[in-house]
Amino acid sequence: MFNKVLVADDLGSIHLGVLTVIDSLGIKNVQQVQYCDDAYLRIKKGLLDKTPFDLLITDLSFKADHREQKFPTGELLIQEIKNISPDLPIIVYSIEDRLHKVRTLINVHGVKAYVCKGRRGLIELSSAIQKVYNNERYLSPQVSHVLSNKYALEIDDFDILLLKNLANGYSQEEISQQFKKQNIKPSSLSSIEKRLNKLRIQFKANNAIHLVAIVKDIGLI
Amino acid sequence: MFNKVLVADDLGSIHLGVLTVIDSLGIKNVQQVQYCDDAYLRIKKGLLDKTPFDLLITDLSFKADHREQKFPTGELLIQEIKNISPDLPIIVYSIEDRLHKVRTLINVHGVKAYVCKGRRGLIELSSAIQKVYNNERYLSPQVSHVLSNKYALEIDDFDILLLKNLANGYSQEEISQQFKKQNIKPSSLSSIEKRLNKLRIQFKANNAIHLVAIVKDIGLI
DNA sequence: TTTGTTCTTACGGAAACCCGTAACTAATTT
DNA sequence: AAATTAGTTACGGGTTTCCGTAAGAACAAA
Repeated sequence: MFNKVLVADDLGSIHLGVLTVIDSLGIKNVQQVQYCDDAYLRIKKGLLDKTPFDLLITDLSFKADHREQKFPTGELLIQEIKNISPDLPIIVYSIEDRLHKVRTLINVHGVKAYVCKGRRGLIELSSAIQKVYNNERYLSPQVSHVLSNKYALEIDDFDILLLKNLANGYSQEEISQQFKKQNIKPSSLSSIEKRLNKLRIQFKANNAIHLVAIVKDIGLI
Repeated sequence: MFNKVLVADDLGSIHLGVLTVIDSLGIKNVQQVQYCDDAYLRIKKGLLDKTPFDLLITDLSFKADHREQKFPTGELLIQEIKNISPDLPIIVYSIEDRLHKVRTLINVHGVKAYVCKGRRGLIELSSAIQKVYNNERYLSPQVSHVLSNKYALEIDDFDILLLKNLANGYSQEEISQQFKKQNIKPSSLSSIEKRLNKLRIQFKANNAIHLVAIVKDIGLI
C-alpha cells in the first residue's frame, strides 16, 4: 500500500473522515495541509529530502482568506505538480461534479481518480485509493460516464472562449474585432453569430442571455 | 447545554468532525441524517414522543440521488420546520457564503446562527452552538457584516424575479406579458426596461447578458 | 482539374434591446 | 385644493441580435 500520503483540503471537518479512511487502509505516514501552496512546498520538500510522497489527495476549491496564495485552486496545484513530480499519482476529492471539469482533469492533467464528495464519498475514496495503488483509474459513479465517447459534446475551446466573452459583456461585434486582433480563426461577425446559433440549439436556449445562464449553471464557463 | 441535537448533512466526511465538536461540548444525545426528509421525520417524531430536539444543525445543499425527496434543500426543510416546531433553534452549517442567502435565512427564516464551512468551520461551529444556547445569534466572520444596514443593496424581490425570468430566456416583452397576467405591479415593457437599466448601472454591466452573468456569479439568482 | 464538402464570410430584414424624453398616475406635502 | 414628488407608462429612434439565404475560400476525393 502507499507509504507517504499528502491530503490537501481546506475544510477541517473533512480531514477527520479522510484520515480515518486512510488509516483503515494501513497507511501510517499521512500529512495534511489546508492550502495548495503548502501542498506544493511539502511535495517539493519531499523530493529534496529523497522521501517523496507517493500519493496526493486534493480538493479543487479552496476558500480564499487573508493569506495570499500562489495556487488558489487545486487545478493550478495539480498543473504545477505535474512539472516537478510528473509520476505522483493524484486523486481529486471534490464536491464538484461538472463533467467538463472532470474530463479536463482526467484527460489533460492526468489525474488518476476522481471522487465526488457526497454521502458515499468516503467509501468511494477508499476504493479509489486501492484502485490507484493497483495502477487503475477510479471515477465516482455519477461521473463515470464522462469518458465514454458517446458523451462527446462537440464543444471546443473556441466555443468556451466565445461564451466567456459574451458573459463578460462584449457585444458580438466587439468579440469579432477582438478575435481579428488576436488572430483567432473564425472572426467575422457572421461566423460568431452562426456559432452562437449552434450553441443555442445545442443547449435549447431561447436567446444569448438564456445561453449564458445555462452554460454558467452547468459550469462550462 | 443542549440535550438532544439533530445534525443534517449529506457528506459523510463532515459528520465525524461535527460529532467531535458536539461531543466536546458535552452533548450526548446526537442524531444524524443524510437527507432533509429524514430530518423532518425525526423532528416530527420527537414532537410526537414528547422528546423533541432542542437544536438542529443543517447544511443547505444536499446532493440529489435516486431517493425522491420532499425537501431537496436545507432551505425548504427549515421553512417547513418553522411550521411544526417554530421554537427549535437552527444553526446552518454550509459552504455557501452568498450574502443574499444568508440574509434571507436570518431575516426571513429566523435561523439562529450561520456558520461557513471552511478552515475554521468546526471552531466556529463550537462557538455558534454555545452562543445559540445562550440565546444569542452567531455569524461566521466572513458573513457577519450581512446585517449591518449600510450594506443595504436596494434590490428587492421584483428585481430578483425579473432577473430570473431573463436568465430563463424570456424576452422583456414576454416578461411584461407574464407580469400583466400575474398582476405583478410594474408590468409595462417600459418599466421593465427601466428597471433593468437601473440594475445594469448598479452592477456595472454592459448589457443584459453581462448582467445575468454577474448576478449568477454572486449568487443573487 | 473537376467535383463535392465544409468552413467562413457577406448581406438584408425582422425582432429585440438600449436609451432618452415626456406624459400620465398616485401618493405626499403644504 | 394645489404643488411636489415618485413611480409607471408611452413613444421614437439608434443599436444589436436573430435568422434566413447565398456567395466565396479551403480542402479532400475522384
